[in-house]
Amino acid sequence: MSRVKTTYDVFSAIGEPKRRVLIEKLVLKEMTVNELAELVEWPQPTVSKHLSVLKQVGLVAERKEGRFRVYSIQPDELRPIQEWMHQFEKYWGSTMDQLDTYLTQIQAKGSDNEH
Amino acid sequence: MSRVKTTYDVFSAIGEPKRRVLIEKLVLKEMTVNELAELVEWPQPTVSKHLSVLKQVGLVAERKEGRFRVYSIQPDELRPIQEWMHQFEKYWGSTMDQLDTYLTQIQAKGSDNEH
DNA sequence: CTAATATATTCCAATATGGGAATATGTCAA
DNA sequence: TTGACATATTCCCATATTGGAATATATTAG
Repeated sequence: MSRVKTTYDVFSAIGEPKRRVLIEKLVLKEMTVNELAELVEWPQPTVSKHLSVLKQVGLVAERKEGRFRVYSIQPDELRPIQEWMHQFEKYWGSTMDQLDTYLTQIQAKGSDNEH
Repeated sequence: MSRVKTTYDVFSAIGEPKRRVLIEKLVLKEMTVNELAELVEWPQPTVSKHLSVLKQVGLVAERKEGRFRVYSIQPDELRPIQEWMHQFEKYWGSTMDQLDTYLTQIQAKGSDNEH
């Protein structure tokens, strides 16, 4: 057998660095294929091919808009990764990050979860 | 060119499902190659090869103990993934998970972070 | 030293990939 | 309809990977 397909998994799909770059861009704002291609400075077919993989695993959605195709991120599909990472949290003390989100959380929700 | 090497990255390394399984086992307890092989029921060379990749990206450490080699997880190396995931947190409301860790955190640390 | 055990390495074949270049497809505008 | 633009697809090649089988290496026990 050979390596697992890149479309096997969200994990496999983001194994490719370029695909992570595309995701990082799409998190900021949904974009057209050519907008992406110009932004990252890769040939358009390269972008299209990588987007195709991301689409297949559900990490991005495609919306037709005239002759354009607008790609947007589908954050829920990254949940499996977040959940997988969960098993390591016990090793990481309370970090700045966690403290940070905690603080913004209680700010947002009020202090009704104090007991 | 071809696909990026599996040892290029932590991301690439965990793109392979079997390597994630090994990691999941080693999180529970450090283990010998044969212990792992029996646990997951794969041939020993398969386990050794995958461990080799994980070792190269630093995700596991190897300790010689007599004629055994004990493998253990190196959680810090997974930080890049956690940090990469951070950019999506804005999409996920405060989940049960986050609330959970928050609660166990303050239980562990006392309530000295209340102001 | 020798046998036995634990683990790594090598060789092989099948396979999927990613880049580049060229081209096909689709859609709007005039 | 025709041309221009946006995007996808195909073809080809070089490459790395995975599993399996066999074998090599290392270390301990006797």
